[in-house]
Amino acid sequence: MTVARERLLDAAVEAFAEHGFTATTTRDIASRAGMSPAAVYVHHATKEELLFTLSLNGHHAALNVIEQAGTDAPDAVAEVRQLVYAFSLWHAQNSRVGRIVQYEFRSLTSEHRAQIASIRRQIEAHMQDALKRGVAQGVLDVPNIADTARALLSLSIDLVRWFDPHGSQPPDQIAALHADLAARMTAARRHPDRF
Amino acid sequence: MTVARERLLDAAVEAFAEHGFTATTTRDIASRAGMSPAAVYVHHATKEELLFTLSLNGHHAALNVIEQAGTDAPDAVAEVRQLVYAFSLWHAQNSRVGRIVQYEFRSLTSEHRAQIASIRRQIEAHMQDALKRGVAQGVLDVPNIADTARALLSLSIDLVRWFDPHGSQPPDQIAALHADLAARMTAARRHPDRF
DNA sequence: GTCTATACGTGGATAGAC
DNA sequence: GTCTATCCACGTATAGAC
Repeated sequence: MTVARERLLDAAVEAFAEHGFTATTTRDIASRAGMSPAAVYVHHATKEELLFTLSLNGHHAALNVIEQAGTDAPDAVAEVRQLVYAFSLWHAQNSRVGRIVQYEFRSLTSEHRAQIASIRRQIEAHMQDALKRGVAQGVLDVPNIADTARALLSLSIDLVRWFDPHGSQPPDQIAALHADLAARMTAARRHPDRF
Repeated sequence: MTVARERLLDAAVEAFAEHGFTATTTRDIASRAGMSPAAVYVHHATKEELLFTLSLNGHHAALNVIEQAGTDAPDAVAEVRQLVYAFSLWHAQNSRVGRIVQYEFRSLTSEHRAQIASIRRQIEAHMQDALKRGVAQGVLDVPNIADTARALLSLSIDLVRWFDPHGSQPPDQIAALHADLAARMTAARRHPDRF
């Protein structure tokens, strides 16, 4: 509720994305938020708890994006396309948070890691379910559901490693390309013959 | 040549892969190599120089792998398949080094970063060239060469984020899947590869 | 080349005034 | 809730003996 608490979270996103969690000092975070080093601890118990808050928010947002996408798709091919489009778009539009979410996982305490891991499993399960539906419908050809789901998510996630938010490439363009590639990777070459 | 120097490099791979560069202490590296903290500095000037050596070796190895692959491919579809197979196989078999290579880039000095970046451009160019040849031959359908090349590399690179070297999944199995997906992503419709 | 000992800076977190 | 001042642990790197 306090404005200061959110200013500190924003400052932490900047700092963690720029230098990484371990290399970021609480003094740097405080300074970016225009506060003294001590003020950090009024609003957040530890530096790790700050990271956990960001990571939890980020994972919830990503899960929400993938759960909302594809609900009005006419068939499973369109659904896969929409899931990958939405997931890639989110990672391109939130590449700083995405980098923290993906790369600072091991800096969390084991309890916090376990909580985050559960959200990750929900994201993977959602993609797997879409593939399974498509295979059952006969419109997708996916020999290996689990690994292919992971490969589709990899495309989006790896965005945060190289995507430049200040660059000229529009997020929706790369999302559209990924959606096309996803459709080609999974679509059956033709619909099964009907007797 | 000295054995100690290589023992320290091996120890650094372990430590950096496990905790990340910043969170790794020189004491930890020395301890894993069975030496005193001071001994590190007999063989390596700084901790960053240790990272640079590992990163340079790793990038050279990855570049070499992709340059050797696909040389005897009968056509561009097979070449793309072989490039992705080899690149994914290497990342699965060297996931610890791969993690350092991919995630500790920003911990390098700007001079060292520039050297590494040049090798990365060569890797990207190699994949792009294969796609261009295939399009020219008419066996590949790739509307966006640069972004598609990056997507193909993403599949392999993102392996290091989740691949478990102690898990049960064989490296060649995930490499084969990635090769299949790469072929489906890029092959022209009228020249289907096996899938 | 390896050790023990240590200098020296830095960083997470706290104390206590306002 | 914010500040200044500070504690204290830790980490990189070096000194100097063997």
